[in-house]
Amino acid sequence: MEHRFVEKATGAIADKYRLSILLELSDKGSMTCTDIQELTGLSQPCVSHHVKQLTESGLVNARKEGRNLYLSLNKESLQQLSGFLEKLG
Amino acid sequence: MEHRFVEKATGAIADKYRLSILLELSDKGSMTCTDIQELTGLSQPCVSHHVKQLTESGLVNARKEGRNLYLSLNKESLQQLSGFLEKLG
DNA sequence: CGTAAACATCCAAACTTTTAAATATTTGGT
DNA sequence: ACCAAATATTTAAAAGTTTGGATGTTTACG
Repeated sequence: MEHRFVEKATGAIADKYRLSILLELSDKGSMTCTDIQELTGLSQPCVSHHVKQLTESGLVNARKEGRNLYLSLNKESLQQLSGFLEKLG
Repeated sequence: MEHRFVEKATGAIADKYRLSILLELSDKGSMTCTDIQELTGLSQPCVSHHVKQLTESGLVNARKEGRNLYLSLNKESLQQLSGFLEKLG
């Protein structure tokens, strides 16, 4: 297990807005940046920034379709992180 | 599950020094702040600060014995966090 | 082509975290 | 009582994060 991945992924989760995005993605399956803007009430550039952190962490997948960016959970990496923590404790 | 706990706990893990402390605790079972100073090469106040974050996150238990502070993993909270992530993905 | 919608990038302000020097506290040994 | 060891606290600097305004890019639609 890459410790850098653990560091990045936990860092990506450790924010109330990003956590709420992850929860919503878990619930809904997929969302666009505009959906996230509505969900969080944050400005568009700020949403863009959080989305970047989430995708760069590897926890979230992004698929561009026309003008929209569809986000979804990367379930494998979430399972990887979960497994790491389970073994840790 | 408390989202504040998830936020705090992931934030506590998201640092290379704190992650290495957690790994070492997982391996060795228990350590003092002096051990951590040797492990990380950080200054004593800095270690004290990181230890505080880890204990306040709930991921690490601290037991004072004489002049020493013995740290150990809080396995239950690690399992809780792991379970949260597993359900998320 | 012109316009608007969706997202990205750049920038700077506000805020938070990380770090260590100095100092304080608590405890154990002599 | 004295001294040293282990940790905590205070303080301040450096570095990093978060935020939104302004602006840029890409794509859809009439």
